[in-house]
This record gives sequence, C-alpha cells and structure tokens, in this order.
Amino acid sequence: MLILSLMEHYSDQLNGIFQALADPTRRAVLRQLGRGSASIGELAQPFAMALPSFMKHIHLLEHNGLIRTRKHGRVRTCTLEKARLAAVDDWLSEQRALWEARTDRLEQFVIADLEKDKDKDRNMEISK
Amino acid sequence: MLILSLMEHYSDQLNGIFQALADPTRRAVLRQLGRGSASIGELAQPFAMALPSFMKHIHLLEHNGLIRTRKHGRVRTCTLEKARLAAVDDWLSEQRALWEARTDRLEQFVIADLEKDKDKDRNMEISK
DNA sequence: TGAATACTTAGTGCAATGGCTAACTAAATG
DNA sequence: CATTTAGTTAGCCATTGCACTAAGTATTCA
Repeated sequence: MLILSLMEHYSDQLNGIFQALADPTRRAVLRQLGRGSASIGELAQPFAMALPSFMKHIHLLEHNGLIRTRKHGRVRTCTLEKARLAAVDDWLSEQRALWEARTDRLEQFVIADLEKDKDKDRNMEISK
Repeated sequence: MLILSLMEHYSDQLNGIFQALADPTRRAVLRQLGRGSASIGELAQPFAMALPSFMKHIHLLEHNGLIRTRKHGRVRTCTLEKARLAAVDDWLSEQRALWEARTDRLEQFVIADLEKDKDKDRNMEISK
C-alpha cells in the first residue's frame, strides 16, 4: 500500500526534485550541505539575495525532501537528505536501460546547433 | 579554451537540463526516444495537448541539448542525445563525492546532536 | 492542381517562480 | 530590561512556463 502510493507519485516527486535542482542557488546549498549541516545564516552568507528570498529556496528544498531542517533556539539547522537523490539516480538508470536495451540501430548525424548562450545567470554573484 | 568555456557554463547547462527534466511530458518524450527515433507526430500522439503546446516541449528539449531534430520533407524526426545526461550523472557523482568524503566522526556528532534534541523540539515540519 | 498532411508561427491567458521590502516573533546577549 | 540576532510572515512585482486557438507554410498525395 505504501509502496503503491510511492510508485503512484513517483513522477510527481521527480517533477519536484528536478525543479528543485534546476536552480543554481539551490544546487549550491546542496553542495554546501554535502560538506556538513549548516544553519540558514551560514548557508545564506555567500549569496547576494535577501534572506526571505533565500528562505524560499530552503523551503522548496525541504518540501521536496532534499533536505531536513530542525530549529534549535533561534537557529535553524539544515541537513542533506542524501537518500532523496536516489530518485534521480533511479530515473537515469531506467532511462539508460531503455536505450541500452536497443541493439545497435542506425544513428544518423545531425549538424549540431550552435545556439548561442542566452541569458546569463541573473543574480548569482557571490557577495563579499 | 573550449574546455574553459564549457566549464564556465556548466552551471547554466545544468539549469536548463534539470528544468527540462522537471516536466513529465518531456521525460515521457525522452523515454520514448530511448526506444528509438520518432517524428513529432508519433511522439505527440499519446498526449492530450495541442500540437503547438507539445512543440514547445520539443523545442525546449532540443535547446537544452537533450535531443536533436532534423527535418525531412514535412516530417521532423527527433533523436535522443544520450550523452547529454552525462551532465546529470556528473553532478550526482560530484555531489556524492562531497558527502562521502566526510564519513568521519564530525557527521556522527551532528547526528547525535540532532537525536538529542528530538524530544524538546516539535517545530520541525515534515509536511508535504 | 486542389486537398490533405505535418508541422510552424503568432498571439492570448493564467499560474508559478524568484526576486524584493517592511514589519514581525522569538531567543540570545549586554 | 533593552538590544541585537536569526529567522519568519506578508505582500508586491516582473518574468517565465505551459496551456490554448487561429492562421500560415511547405510537402505530399489524388
């Protein structure tokens, strides 16, 4: 039953997880948390944005299960939820399994599209 | 020089790739293309949305390098760009490398500390 | 050549995203 | 007890995302 409901929402979870990973600020937070737990203030320090803006990223990460947080006094500590990225891993594996199951088919060349990079990162400057 | 510019835009590329993967329609397209190349019409057929809407997904996938397309006559054929997902793989590996590098007692200390406060603090919301 | 096919372009609408400020609460600290 | 510190809440705003319809283009077919 539990497993069923997990399977049922597998895709929804991937939506949220990939969405969460699609932002450089949030990836940077995950990266930092990979080195160990940290408070909101510590995590926010490298970023130029206002704290409430930063908090939204934290909430989104927590909401999608990529981190856990706990408040101790007036300090909220964030911890990486390592197991969560397994969903990404699983998706990648599944995807690869699909195309690797196909025995060699004729793959044709297409001239690579030399699209120029568009919008640079908006507010990714590291302050201080 | 080429490598440098690639490195420089690594983060931008991840933004786009993760964003592209954050949509179930687009993941379904990639999944289908994993079974082999297909035309726009073939790919669109399972979806309830209007064709121009579907096309936007295709364009986004192509723009982010996850697929390539080529037009023959009036038919546009889409092909999976398998190598593109390596960026996701790389990011995952890098992320894991970070946290696996610290399996020392510092991590244990933090965990123990969190466990210790479990009873006092009920403010931690895990709500989904 | 006229009609059907397979996209393609253009423009609309609404919700979600990601930034901001101002003002607030609660927990240290002097 | 007043002040600083660390988040938090509320609300605003510009941009982006993703759906739609209507109409256009370019092949292919009868």
